Amino acid sequence: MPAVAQDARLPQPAREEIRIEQVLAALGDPVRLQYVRELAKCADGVACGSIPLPITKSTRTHHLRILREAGVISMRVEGTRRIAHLRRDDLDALYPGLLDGILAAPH
Amino acid sequence: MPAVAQDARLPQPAREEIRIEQVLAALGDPVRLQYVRELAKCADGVACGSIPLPITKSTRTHHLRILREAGVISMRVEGTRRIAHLRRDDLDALYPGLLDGILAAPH
DNA sequence: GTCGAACTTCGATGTCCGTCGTACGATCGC
DNA sequence: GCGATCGTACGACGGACATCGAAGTTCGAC
Repeated sequence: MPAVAQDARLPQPAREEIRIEQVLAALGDPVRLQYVRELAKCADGVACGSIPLPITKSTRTHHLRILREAGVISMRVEGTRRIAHLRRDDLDALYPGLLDGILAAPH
Repeated sequence: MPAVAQDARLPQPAREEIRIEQVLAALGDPVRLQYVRELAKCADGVACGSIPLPITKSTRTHHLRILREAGVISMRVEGTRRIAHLRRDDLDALYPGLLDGILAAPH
């Protein structure tokens, strides 16, 4: 086997498929907003499990799926882990200022 | 009675009380987002009932209340009507770029 | 004063969603 | 192979929410 076997990206909407209502609904949940804030810190992506939040694994899977299907984050499979990555370029292109405005909020 | 009897503003959070999660949750609903888009067109405010949407009056009251309590809009009583007004200055000050980013979305 | 228009309030209903536990699957290291 | 770790899938449950209809209130016009 090659050293790097998988570059598998989990299914996600293309940039032109992203809908603003879905994005806002995804960001409307406190838990998911917290994930986005953490992901915004590390532009290179973060292992999903390494973000400490008081929820179980299945709940985390649920929230990350919603963020991914809304087009807010992308996920890459790396061994047994999933690396999450904020789709800042896509969001900035579609809704310039939206992400920065949200991240400017006092947390 | 004086000619202008009421400047009554319905209760709403002060600028520093506005919470980003509530704002995003309020904007996450398609009906409410549509109201915001309409209100953004007329900076001077709009009579609530003059925005045509396929919902009943009580549902409209519900959505407008959520927008108001989240700090997205303000409402002024004028006779039997309520004039809604997008709180653009407050939102822009708190989350610069957020509103413009949202309104830039294709609708 | 009476009528109609504009909103609100209340109760009811159905649906969606956040949460969890358990079971299952995939991958890595030994 | 074996066990441990990481994540997903599924079913269930409780609370929140969007929606409505009907009744009530407030105001303006006639």
